[in-house]
Amino acid sequence: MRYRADHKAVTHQKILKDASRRLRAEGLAGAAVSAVMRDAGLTHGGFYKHFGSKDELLIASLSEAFRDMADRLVRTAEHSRPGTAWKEIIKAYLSPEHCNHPEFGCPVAALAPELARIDMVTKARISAELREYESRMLRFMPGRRLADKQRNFSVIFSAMIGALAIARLLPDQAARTKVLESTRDFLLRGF
Amino acid sequence: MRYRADHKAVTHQKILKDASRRLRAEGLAGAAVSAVMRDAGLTHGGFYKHFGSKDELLIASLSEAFRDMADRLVRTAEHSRPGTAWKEIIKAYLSPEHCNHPEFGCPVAALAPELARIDMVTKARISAELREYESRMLRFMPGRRLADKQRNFSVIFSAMIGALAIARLLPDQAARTKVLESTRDFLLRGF
DNA sequence: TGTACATCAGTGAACGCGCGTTCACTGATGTAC
DNA sequence: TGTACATCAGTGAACGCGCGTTCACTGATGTAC
Repeated sequence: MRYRADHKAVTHQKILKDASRRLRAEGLAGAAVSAVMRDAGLTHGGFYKHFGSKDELLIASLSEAFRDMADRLVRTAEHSRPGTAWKEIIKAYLSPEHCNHPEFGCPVAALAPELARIDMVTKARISAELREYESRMLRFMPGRRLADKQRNFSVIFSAMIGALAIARLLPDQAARTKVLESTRDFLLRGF
Repeated sequence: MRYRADHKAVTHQKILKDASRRLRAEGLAGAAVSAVMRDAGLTHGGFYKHFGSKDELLIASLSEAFRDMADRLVRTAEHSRPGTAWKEIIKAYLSPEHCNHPEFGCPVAALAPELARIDMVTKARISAELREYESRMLRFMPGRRLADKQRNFSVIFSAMIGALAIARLLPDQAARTKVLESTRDFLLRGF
């Protein structure tokens, strides 16, 4: 069968979106080629018409995940009252919705230890994604000078990522909420 | 060959220790049966004389990792000057040594997202390990009432776990140290 | 306008590989007689 | 004290399975004549 001119690009994007969701929901092992292609309504063989290898998909879908999360947080920040952007980012990040839906959430909270074990070449690209993520958040961070904003980004995101990772380990919602709220309140009072 | 009476128990412990190190260094997939048995100087077939399944090893070696980390932190805390135990715990947890040696470190920082994806039955046992870990740390935490100590444990460990997870993503030591020190200083000033 | 051919996203069988697991076997030593 | 047998931690070949990857093939549509 022959397709419309943009058909391949549309399919490519669909594979990427599905992979970035699977990656965050089920980890590196969860984003298997056949699973991702099945999500996109295709069979595994066609995968190599879109990506050179599984590793290429990993990088591309991780990049997609970072962009997706940063977009959400930027949207949240831009809809907040002046001067409260960092507070709204903290509230959104530490919300039960984010905790319960890793597939749409922060790739660092969902994948950090697995990504830390990847080969050095790939890791360099990942830390570039992390810097891009940081640079999009910086203007919303508390602090006067750039160095202050950078330090506060580091502190705030460390605390949030850890709180989310721990909360997701807990079986019941009440315990999860307690962990999320403790860190939320601590951060909101801390700057 | 026949062995001394305690031979099997010694081998069992060796497998557990090796598995708990591999688990933390390379993640759930890294603690493969054949790799762990090779570490212990044995072949894979003998594994089932020691454990009923790979899952049983996972639980047992994770438990070993929690105990190992808690032991280290308790030792650090008990060697500190009165009233400074929580500060020494923070310094030890956010040290470059801990960052660069996940195989001897905190299983939560090394595995949290992977553990969060495990089936509910296993997860119940993991959150029991986490509660045990918390209970051993509580007496060193800042705060007067038990509820304060619990909240502060939650906040301090969330922040530390996140900082360590992010630091391990970064390729060079200078960037790692910066992240670790930012959260360390923030926490030391926060209580 | 009709016909032959080229295009190329997607198909599905097949591959080698490492995994967890099983199982018949080994062989040094303890035990029964 | 000497001999036959039982024990059992550890061995290594074999299994089925899912993975990433390859490749000959499909078939609807665009293009050349």
